[in-house]
Amino acid sequence: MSTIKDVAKLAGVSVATVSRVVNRSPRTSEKAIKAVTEAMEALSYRPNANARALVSQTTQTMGVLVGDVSNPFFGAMLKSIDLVCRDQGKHLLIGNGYHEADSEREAIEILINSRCESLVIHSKGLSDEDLTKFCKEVPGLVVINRQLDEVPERCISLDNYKGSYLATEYLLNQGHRDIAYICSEHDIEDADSRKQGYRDALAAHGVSPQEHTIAYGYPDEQGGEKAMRDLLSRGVSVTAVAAYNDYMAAGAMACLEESDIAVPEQVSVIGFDDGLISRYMKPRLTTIRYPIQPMAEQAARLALQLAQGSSPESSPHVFVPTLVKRNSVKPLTQ
Amino acid sequence: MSTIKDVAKLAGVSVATVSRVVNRSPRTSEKAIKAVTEAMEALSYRPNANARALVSQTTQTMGVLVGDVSNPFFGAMLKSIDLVCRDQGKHLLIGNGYHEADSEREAIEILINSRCESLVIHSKGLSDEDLTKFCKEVPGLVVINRQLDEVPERCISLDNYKGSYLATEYLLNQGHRDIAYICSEHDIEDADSRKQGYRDALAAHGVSPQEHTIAYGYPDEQGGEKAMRDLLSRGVSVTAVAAYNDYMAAGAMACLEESDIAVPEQVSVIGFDDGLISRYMKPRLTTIRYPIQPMAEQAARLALQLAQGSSPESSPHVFVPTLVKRNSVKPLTQ
DNA sequence: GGCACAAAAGTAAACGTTTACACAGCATGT
DNA sequence: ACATGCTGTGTAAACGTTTACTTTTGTGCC
Repeated sequence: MSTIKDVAKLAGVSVATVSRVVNRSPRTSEKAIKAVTEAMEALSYRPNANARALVSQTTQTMGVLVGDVSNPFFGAMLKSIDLVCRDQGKHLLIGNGYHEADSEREAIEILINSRCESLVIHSKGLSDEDLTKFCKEVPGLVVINRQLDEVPERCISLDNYKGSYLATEYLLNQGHRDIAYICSEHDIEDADSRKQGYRDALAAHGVSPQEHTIAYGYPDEQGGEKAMRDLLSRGVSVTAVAAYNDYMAAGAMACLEESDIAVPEQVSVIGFDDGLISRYMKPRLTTIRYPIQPMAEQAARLALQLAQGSSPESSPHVFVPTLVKRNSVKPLTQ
Repeated sequence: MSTIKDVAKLAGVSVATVSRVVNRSPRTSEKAIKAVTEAMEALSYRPNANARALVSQTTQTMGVLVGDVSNPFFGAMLKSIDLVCRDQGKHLLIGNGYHEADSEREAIEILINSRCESLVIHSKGLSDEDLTKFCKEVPGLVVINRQLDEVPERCISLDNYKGSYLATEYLLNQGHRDIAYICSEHDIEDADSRKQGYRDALAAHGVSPQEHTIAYGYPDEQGGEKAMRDLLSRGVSVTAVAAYNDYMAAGAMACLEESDIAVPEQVSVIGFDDGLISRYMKPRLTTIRYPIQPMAEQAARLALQLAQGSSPESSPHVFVPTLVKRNSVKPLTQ
């Protein structure tokens, strides 16, 4: 692969001139531009981004850590981020953490070593302490989907508690009283908050939450199916189910269908996230909208501002979820 | 951000020694290791990947161009690639092309400039000529989802023709004769091949394909809905529909549902891709499986082998699609 | 023609690493 | 006492750019 020196030699000029032509410096003659352009073409010269980054001390790159690119939730997040980056002439280095502490740490370190000046981090595995340390180390780092008490101005998060409260309250307002909750078995903050939102909404409406109406599973379709089966086999009688996320809701619905229990006629189901699949399920899933796109956009902007040292415009850091009414919940009639 | 020199000074050794400790060279004393490790810790030193890449002439990075990260199809592709990369200690630089020639070219150039030694490219916008040129320029570049006549050994692709032939043949075998086709309006090879597969299957079964049973739309749900509406308004009587992809099939089903036409009782529908949503639709979508995961895995391996100059193991470059029977197709009875 | 000044081009240092080579210290064998 | 070999460390060049500074070239004016 040819270098700037090769181009300079072929064009009969110095490397400085080549550099100036490449970077469209105004101090260059037509003649030089022509000679250099032709030489670059002939050698198919590609300026080495690493060398450039080294000397100019900037990479124009945003690093992003996601859980798993194959999950459409992260796909939507990445797209929002990419849109603001492309608008600002930045590009993206992406790491997968697979929700596992060591992978996440390693991925973040790669992003830092690559000198991404801005970072958007979605971590479920690392501790608050670790994340806070990273925040303090790199100024352009923003955490999405987590709330760190020490550095709230670096976090973009969702009020999970409220979302779950909303979901449960909606079921209550539809007349339901026997409401089960399908929870993620992961020991992370958002799972806790969502469960607590469910409990508190119940309590606020005079229904005392009971432990045996809560079932656990891995936060995917299989996990939802398993949790629903658990619930059914415990013999708890239930007219509605709230789930940790849409996938678990889909699993629960599959399980109910297998057991010849009609949704929503016999049992109502409500999800969480409003992900891609919620629109394609039948009945279409009533759920809680997780506004990941505006959140990701905001996180990206914030990271960019922090990275360039400009004081970030004040804007919401905690987003509020909203109810999306579709067809999987029915009022309780009797 | 501190450099290797800072660490060397604090540890009271030379930069060479620091480098050797960082890279776990065997020629280092316990004493040096300890001093350097402590200094690194104290300064929270991060080796600059750009400087490293520059001198060592390798970045350990694979570049990937996808159409749009938010599409689960590309999510699945990226995940497969990431899995083989992480296994080989490489990481990923990702570009979005949004199916647009200029964006694709720009994204590929960024990947090359960043000195990714291996590349997996999914392009719909660029011409065969452009792609072939890129292939010749960088040895570790592999094109997925396209067939380039000049460099077939660099392409991993699917037999689209066969897939569509298979789909249509299945409908024919179920007794259908009036079969419409919903086609992508994009002027790209795979759309053509799929349409031709449909036509040829029809012809092979003595049904002469007619232009007015083919409708066009953007390859998403709205496009499918529009195409189906076109078909209906043309008054063509049809008992089955084959679609360019699952999203268009979903759109078609939505349109049929609105028109009180039962799927699959009155009209059968078959998709293409076997994407995430096909499993969640009701009736669950009969479709053609696009084995993107093994394809992406293979592409990544091939790119890695080509990049390191080892002769690539011979393995399939053209994958064959298969039929996935679910519930959206019914035999024609009468 | 000579001069001042502007424009264009060149020279070389710097960015943060790796690594070939050189060298010091030390144990070993004669 | 001295050559030998081994271990650990240091020195300095190299990677491919950008850019401050310097030098050359060109232009207009008296």
